[in-house]
Amino acid sequence: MDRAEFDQPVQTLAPALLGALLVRQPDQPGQPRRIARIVETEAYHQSEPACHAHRGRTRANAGLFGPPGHAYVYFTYGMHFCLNASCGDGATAAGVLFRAAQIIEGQDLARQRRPAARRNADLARGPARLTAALDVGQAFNGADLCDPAGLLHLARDDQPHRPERIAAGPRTGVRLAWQTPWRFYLKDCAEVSPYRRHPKASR
DNA sequence: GATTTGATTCTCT
DNA sequence: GAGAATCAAATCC
Repeated sequence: MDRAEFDQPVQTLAPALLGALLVRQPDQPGQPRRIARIVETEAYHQSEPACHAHRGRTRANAGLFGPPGHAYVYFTYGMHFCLNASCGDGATAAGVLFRAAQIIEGQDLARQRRPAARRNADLARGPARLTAALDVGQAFNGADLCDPAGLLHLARDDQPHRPERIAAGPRTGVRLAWQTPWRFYLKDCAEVSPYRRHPKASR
């Protein structure tokens, strides 16, 4: 995918990435390629309190400050990784969280990585499930998602979704600014994760 | 230095 | 619907 696409406001980029393909190249001989079609995203921006970079740049969140089109991978709840794509001007922190996807190639390998998944739709139905299915860990933090030669990159689908299938709503599981409708997903998609309000969400 | 919390998932009820 | 698993980073004292 062209890096210029990442040079737009995060709330515009997040819905634009729906239907895009996340391509995971094999890192061992004989391993198949895995492709995930993005069906759910969330936008985060430095200006709002739900963003990891809201309180300024740290070593952990440096990936959100660009350059655009790179991976920001963070570790949470003691056991899970989540994958973002950085965007913006490189000075302001912003990113798109990949929350769910359809595995359209390499399902067998994804199943090995997600033994708990009962259905194919559960393989990447959730941000940490997605990274597990594709073997994306901290090592991918900072990876260039616009480089087709890399282990992980974004590509455009030949047959993109129709625009009217996009829906928006509040972001899942965030405590602060949870009402900001920056979660985008494809309607009627079995792979979209269920909405859960944070137990301590205020207001 | 100690404590709290989280952009979660799984299992059991 | 509730509770556990599990740890890095942020926050507090």
